[in-house]
Amino acid sequence: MTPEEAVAEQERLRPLVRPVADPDLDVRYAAGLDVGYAADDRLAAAVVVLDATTLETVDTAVVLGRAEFPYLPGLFAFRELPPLLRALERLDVTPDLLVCDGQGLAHPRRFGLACHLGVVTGLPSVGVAKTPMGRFDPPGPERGASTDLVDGGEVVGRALRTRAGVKPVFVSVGHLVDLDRACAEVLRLCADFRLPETTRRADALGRRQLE
DNA sequence: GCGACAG
DNA sequence: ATCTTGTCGC
Repeated sequence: MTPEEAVAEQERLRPLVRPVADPDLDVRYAAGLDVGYAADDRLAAAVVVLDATTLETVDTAVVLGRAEFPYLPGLFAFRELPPLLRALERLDVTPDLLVCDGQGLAHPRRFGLACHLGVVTGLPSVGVAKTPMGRFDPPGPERGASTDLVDGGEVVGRALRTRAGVKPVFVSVGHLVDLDRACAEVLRLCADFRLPETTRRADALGRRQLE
């Protein structure tokens, strides 16, 4: 697939994104997804499903593979989505929410990894990125404080302080949730660290597989 | 035209 | 992404 074809694919799928609250959404199980890379082209796609209340790990899956698409800003999903989908297929517990390592609507074409994963799986999803795709004013220093993440004149997400006095994370909607709910769920998944437990455990799992 | 550009 | 992870202090 060429970068041009990848962009066309994003434009084709973008109308399917539903950035709205599902009134019946009950997040009992939240999945963290992450891909780790070795020095060569090997990668490990990891998914960890947590009980969203107790933060206990209830299921995990890892897939080893090779990078088939280069990292290109705006086309990140075409590198990580294929192995992540393979890992998701190996789960026994179906998650109620996918917590992705990257952007959702906070993307040049409003179709980041979290949107893409949500649409192709049909599952609610949110993006939690470590760096912003847009502008923001620093949120207050207390845990839970947030400000708008703005790009191209629109609010595409939120800078969310998950730990007092620590750099915020950047939350944007993926699919089948609204921004308020997305932030509330992310905050709930952040226990003692800046990043949600979902992401941290998936990252650790993928990294171990590459040793 | 130039710089910036998730992981 | 990867380089050890996260925290504390100037």
